[in-house]
Amino acid sequence: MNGRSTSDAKGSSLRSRLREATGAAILDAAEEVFADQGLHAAHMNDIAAKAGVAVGTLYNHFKDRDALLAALMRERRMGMIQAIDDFLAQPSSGVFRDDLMALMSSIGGYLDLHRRFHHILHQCDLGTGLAAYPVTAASSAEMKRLMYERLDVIMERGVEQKALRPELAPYYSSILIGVLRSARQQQRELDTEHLPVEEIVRFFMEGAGA
Amino acid sequence: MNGRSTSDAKGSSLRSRLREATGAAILDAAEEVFADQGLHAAHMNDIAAKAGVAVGTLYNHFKDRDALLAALMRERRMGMIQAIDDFLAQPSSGVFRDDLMALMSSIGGYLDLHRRFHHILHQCDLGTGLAAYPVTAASSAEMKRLMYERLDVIMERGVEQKALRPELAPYYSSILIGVLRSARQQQRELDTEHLPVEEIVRFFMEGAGA
Amino acid sequence: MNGRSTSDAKGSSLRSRLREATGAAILDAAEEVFADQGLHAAHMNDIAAKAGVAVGTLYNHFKDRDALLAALMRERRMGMIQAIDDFLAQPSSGVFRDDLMALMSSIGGYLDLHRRFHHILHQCDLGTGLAAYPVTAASSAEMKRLMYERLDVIMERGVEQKALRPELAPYYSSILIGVLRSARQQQRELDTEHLPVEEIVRFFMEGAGA
Amino acid sequence: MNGRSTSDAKGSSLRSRLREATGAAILDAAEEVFADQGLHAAHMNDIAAKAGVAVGTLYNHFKDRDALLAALMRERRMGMIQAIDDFLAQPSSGVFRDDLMALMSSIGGYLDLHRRFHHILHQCDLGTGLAAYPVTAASSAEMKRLMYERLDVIMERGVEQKALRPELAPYYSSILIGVLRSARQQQRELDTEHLPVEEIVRFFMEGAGA
DNA sequence: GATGAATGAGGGTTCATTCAT
DNA sequence: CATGAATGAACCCTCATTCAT
Repeated sequence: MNGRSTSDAKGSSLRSRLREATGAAILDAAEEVFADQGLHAAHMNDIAAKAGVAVGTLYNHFKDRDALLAALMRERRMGMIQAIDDFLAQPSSGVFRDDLMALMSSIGGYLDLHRRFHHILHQCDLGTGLAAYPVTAASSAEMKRLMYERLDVIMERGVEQKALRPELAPYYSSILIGVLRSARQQQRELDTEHLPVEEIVRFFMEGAGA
Repeated sequence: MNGRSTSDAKGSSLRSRLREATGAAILDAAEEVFADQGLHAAHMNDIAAKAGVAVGTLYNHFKDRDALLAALMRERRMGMIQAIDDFLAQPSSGVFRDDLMALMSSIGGYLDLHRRFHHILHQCDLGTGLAAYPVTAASSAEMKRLMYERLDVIMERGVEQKALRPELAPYYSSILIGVLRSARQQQRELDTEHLPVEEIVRFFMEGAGA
Repeated sequence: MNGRSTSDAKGSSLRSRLREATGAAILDAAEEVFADQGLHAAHMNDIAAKAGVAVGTLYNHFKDRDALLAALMRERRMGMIQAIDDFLAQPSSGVFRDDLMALMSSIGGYLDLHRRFHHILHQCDLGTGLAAYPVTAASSAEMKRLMYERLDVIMERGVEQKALRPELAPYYSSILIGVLRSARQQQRELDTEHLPVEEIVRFFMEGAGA
Repeated sequence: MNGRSTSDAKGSSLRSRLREATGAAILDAAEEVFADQGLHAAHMNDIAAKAGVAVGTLYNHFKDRDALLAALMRERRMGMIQAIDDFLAQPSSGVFRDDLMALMSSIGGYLDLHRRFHHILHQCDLGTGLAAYPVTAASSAEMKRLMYERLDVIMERGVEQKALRPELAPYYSSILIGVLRSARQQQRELDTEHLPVEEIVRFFMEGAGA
């Protein structure tokens, strides 16, 4: 029995590590169930079962279903934003197109790691029907704002470098994401192994015209 | 059941017209409620109330909620497909870009008339979460196939005319829709009055590059 | 309109009569279950079962458990207040003690008809623990006020008539109810058939002293 | 659990004092929470938090929620009975009314010290709803019996001394408590500083009549 | 003993669907 | 056929209780 700090820190750290592990397991399970069953049909019981815990445990970690979903989306979106920030932290190649290529690979890599999340993301982006999940809706809007802020910076840079035409400037971020999403979805349906990122960037820069 | 129901042309046609009118009113109400409340939060009671009928009446016209949604989506998607077919029925201008412009206006016009439907469309396209609505899911997939068939024909024509590069050919339909969707969504958020269709077509053909 | 025309009126009135009957059955069942199981342990399932309806039906008639309880208490308290009002509507005998006797018989009669309600009443009067039932709490306070208003009028009349000493005037209503309650409770425990109302009034007027 | 340990004096006594202190802290916390939140809405977590211990500790001291509540009520009721016993141990003044006055002050004093307890007491006295708490119910009934035994002795003494009329003899204890309760409740609502005990005793002996 | 995260039975509530009128 | 009250399975959430540390 020496100082409290030792025994506290030790015990507490063990407990808190266990706690964190449980929390992460819940988020993983939630991601899977939300993606597989859909935003609405994902049931707390299923999430608990998949996480290997009891229902009550979900509520020890998250206030309610809404908070769990919001936490999940926040966690995953933060990862995506981090991917963009990592990209931004790197020195620009000076060539906008190469930068864009790097960005797309970065984002694409993150999405590949979290395909399920990507599924949910669209449903949340839709907004409609999120009225029932106010926390998720608010958090979702905030996260989206943070992401578009960053993308807009990149696009503005492209315009300044005269690499991008200015006409559709306010739409570029949104369109880029839309193209990426469509291409990924189409790829899934075509069952193609590899997403032709290079071609997509080329499309974004040069269009489909011959 | 009784003598009246035997098929004499006039009565039956009156009846069937009334029936159709009620059915259409229900579909309209459903469109509104599904769009406003979201795929899941749209309740049969609300739809009935908005349609000005009793809940039971919904079930006289549609087997269940799923069938109602499927019918709604089919009806509206058919309209969209019809818009494409109308476009296809017209003689080509010979210039792919002009044709594309006409197509986009045509689709855009339909979507403008059915903005609510457009909202629901995205949720259904997501597919995820439709597990709970098997009929809608099946119908949705079928309709989507029909639409992409047509778009693919158009895109192939572009490739044949050497107006489009062939590399991303299988993605063009999907990307075009994605770009259109993103632009419309962004427009809604920017509160811009007018969607710059011309610029979007230019983007599709020439890309964003300067 | 006398009696004959009416398939509409009859149908509609039949429905609404059925509805009312169901509502009353629910209130009766609720009274029984709330009284037998206690304010908290009364479960919606039990109430539905006792009323011979499905749970959902409870919610067709009352927004939630709180609203059901509040409606029950309001209904029954109103009956009690009505009993007092009926008493007040009668001409005074001129002798306060006789009036009091009549009042006690009146209230006692109502309570005899609704013994179960009397049980619940105490729990609601307690107030404590009603935090969970805001509607009931508010309604309860209001009803109580209405009842004490009337009793206070009667007691003031007694003071004016110099039939009652003024010292404890603000307490009389409350004490009268308290004495009645205690006596009834004690009677229940002693398993005495008859509550000696006359003796109780005598006690109230002359005290226990020899 | 509450049995006395026969083990070595020193450690055991220290331990047992700590144990008792914790137990008392828990009871105090329980009293507060039960009174503030109500019999049902008082949660073990809240009690633990207020007592400054973990939930598990509650269960080291009391078998379950019911036992905790029963112990609390027993402890406090015992104090009240003790107050009556103290009164009984004193020599009678010979004048019943003065004795009653002393008794009321004694009980009133105890209740003033434990106002929260008084709140809970009413809920428990109600009996109804205690079906869920069998131990508390049993203990409550027993305690009540003990208290009424004593009060009945006092009242009988009054009858024997011909200070009280015999007619309502079996009701006196109950009525006395009822009057006290009502008066205290009314006082709380009137926000009066001081409860007119003297007037209440006068009411009990002489009634309200002029 | 003390701790507090995990447990899971149980309760309130919802809402698509039915069916007697 | 239209009606709308009744139905009840299914869901979210609570919280007393347990038990590994």
